[in-house]
Amino acid sequence: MSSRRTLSSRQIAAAALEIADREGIDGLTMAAVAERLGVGTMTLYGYFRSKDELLDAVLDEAVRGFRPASREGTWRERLEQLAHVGRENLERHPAMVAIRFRRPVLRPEALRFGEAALGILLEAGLDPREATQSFRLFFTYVFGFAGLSPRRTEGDARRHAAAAIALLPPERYPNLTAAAAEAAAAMGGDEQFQYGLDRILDGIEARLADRRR
Amino acid sequence: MSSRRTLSSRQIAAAALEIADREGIDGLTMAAVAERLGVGTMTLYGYFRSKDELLDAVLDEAVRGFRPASREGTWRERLEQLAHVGRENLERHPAMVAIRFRRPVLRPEALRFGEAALGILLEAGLDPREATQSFRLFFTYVFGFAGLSPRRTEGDARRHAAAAIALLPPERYPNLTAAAAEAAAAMGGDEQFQYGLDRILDGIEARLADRRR
DNA sequence: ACCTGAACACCGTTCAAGT
DNA sequence: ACCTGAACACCGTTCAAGT
Repeated sequence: MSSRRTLSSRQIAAAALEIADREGIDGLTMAAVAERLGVGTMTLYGYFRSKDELLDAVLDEAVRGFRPASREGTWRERLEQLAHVGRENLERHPAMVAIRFRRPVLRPEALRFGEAALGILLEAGLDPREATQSFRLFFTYVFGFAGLSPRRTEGDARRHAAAAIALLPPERYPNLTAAAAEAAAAMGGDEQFQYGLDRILDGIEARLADRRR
Repeated sequence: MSSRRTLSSRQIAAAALEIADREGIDGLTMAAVAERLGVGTMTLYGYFRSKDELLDAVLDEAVRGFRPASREGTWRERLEQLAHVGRENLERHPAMVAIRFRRPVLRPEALRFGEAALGILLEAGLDPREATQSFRLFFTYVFGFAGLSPRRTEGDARRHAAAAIALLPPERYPNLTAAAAEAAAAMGGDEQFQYGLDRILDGIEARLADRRR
């Protein structure tokens, strides 16, 4: 938990995060972390009761490096900026996404993102109920996009997708085969992220206008 | 591939799907599938070259049971219905979601969902580029929601979340602590799904109105 | 007090041996 | 031709033994 000799929990978590980000969540094994630190595998169990506890520390470590969003501008500008900052953070630490899809994350530091988004939506004029619901939509989009888009390392994911779509029988898949290039392009990237974000923000804005009436 | 004696690829895939849906993706092991079928583990390798190939067959098997969406109504009614049908299908086969978040799915049968959504958006009046972009937003929401909501079996996920939020220091988390109950409620469920879907459909509708002008 | 090898119960998969 | 046990290289983790 606290003062041991050669290592610290933080050091171990940082090493584990680096491995997970680089090799993927499946590459994050206790043996790999130990080897990277030059200690025996079992040494790690002096700092964490289990791998699951280490994963919690990995999340904390990832969140620690998160850039905060600015606090200037309209609710829409701020929420848009928070989305981009959130996505950048997740791209720098893809391990976070993989862990989140395995179980909910309730660590205090990781909840700062939710706290910020919720604050913006409340200030925009939504009641607590709708603000949390809109936050959840926002969160689902940012994390869902990160989890469902090809990773940056998989540069040929689009080519694979385009090829698979091109092989479909056009009579059963007229729309997909006709728009194969567009469909492959829309698998990820800045422009696609922005397009979906714009539609969501438009939808929330329409809701705010509705409520004001 | 084809005619063997006691088993068939379909049978194995069906057994694997059942295990994955019931025990989660981590419970889907070659040994577990073989045991369920009453054969030796290595027998499965006569039908599938690897576990990954079996997972593809599991996806096909899951999609086979999908209910199709109706083809009546406005683009908005049809897209809304497709979202609900998609979500119901994913809830019946949570294994699909887990597999999809590990790798893109390009199996023909699984692409019927995309083909249908794309067709609706094109008929609504979006050009191919925006139709694929809007489809991607739609897809991200439906799959993201399924992947990020607590599974139906985890009935106490909300209580856990509410408890964790209640423990946050209110001075640093004023919004979350004040709306703890709402935030926990918004983690999943029909109403939350509908709320986010409504905002997205509103956003697409606003875009269509914009383009018409 | 801190570290760690041996051992165990699991994984997916190769390979050779069964029928 | 089809099936499968033994074996291998991995997992996380317990436990007892090292310093």
